[in-house]
Amino acid sequence: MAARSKPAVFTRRQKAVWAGFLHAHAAITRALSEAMEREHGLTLNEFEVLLCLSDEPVRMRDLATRASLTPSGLTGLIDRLEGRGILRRCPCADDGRSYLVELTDEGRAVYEAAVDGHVRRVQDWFLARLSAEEHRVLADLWPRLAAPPRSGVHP
Amino acid sequence: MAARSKPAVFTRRQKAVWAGFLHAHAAITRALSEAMEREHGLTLNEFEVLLCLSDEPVRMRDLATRASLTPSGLTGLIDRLEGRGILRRCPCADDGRSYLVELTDEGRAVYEAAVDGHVRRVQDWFLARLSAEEHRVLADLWPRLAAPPRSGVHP
DNA sequence: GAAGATTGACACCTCAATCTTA
DNA sequence: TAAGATTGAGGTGTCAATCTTC
Repeated sequence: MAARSKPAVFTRRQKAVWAGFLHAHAAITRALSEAMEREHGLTLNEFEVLLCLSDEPVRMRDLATRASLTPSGLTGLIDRLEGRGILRRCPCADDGRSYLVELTDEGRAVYEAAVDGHVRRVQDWFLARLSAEEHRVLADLWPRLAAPPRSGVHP
Repeated sequence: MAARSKPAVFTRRQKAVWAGFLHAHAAITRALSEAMEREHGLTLNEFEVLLCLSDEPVRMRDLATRASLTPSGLTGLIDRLEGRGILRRCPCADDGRSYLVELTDEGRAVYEAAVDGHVRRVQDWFLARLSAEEHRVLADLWPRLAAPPRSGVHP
């Protein structure tokens, strides 16, 4: 390949696409976080974990992935919620290294008290501001971005 | 309006739109942050501030808004970069309460060393994975989401 | 050795309160 | 009185190192 001579610059549209993504995410998560904290004393990450656990117990490792947290970040989060009686760790039957995390009855009550308002806010502040066609486009493109970049592209 | 009887639940598509948004943002910013930290010793927020300052000096208040930070968060960030000799505060001529922040020569060198790789990564890991039509759709919809939700919707 | 989980140290950010100037 | 900026306290997350189990 030739030398990397041309300086990389954003076009106006590229800047709108990228900066808009960052700003929209910051604005929405800040608003959701403020409401969740004020009404239920939960951070957004803590709520996401409760959401993951609402169907069935989940292993620590899978929780970390689904909540976009590092293993140690998740350990601290689970410590906090376990200390509040919202969930508990159970040794994993088929892997002695791992734990299953499950909601307590109190944790389920906390979750059920919080989920309705959260879903409505996501609908009002995000989903309802987009057209059906835009929903279709977004649902289609996100999976392409969630995949981590292949290593070696920028050595 | 009638009682809020129906529990709010996401449809499958809504979940794809919302969760995909969160996961894509987490994956991309994590990858960009790791590269920026490793190659140039800057956090993503620090780089965003340098980017804002690359054209002209900017007031603290405007920097906080453009970088999606609280005023005190920005104060700390500017303290760090000023301590490293990357930028400096200058009293604002037309408002004695405020400061203009500007890059030093060294700061400009740091910025110019970092911007090219950053732009290329955003292009490779984000923009290039989307079609021109998707670019158009995204650039059009982000402004609707960046506006903070009107208060009082969820009392 | 590799993977799951944890620990301790540390960095960054937010919040509430305060100071100064408009 | 409000707005810009800062301070100190506190919370949440990452990283590197470690322990245990596969």
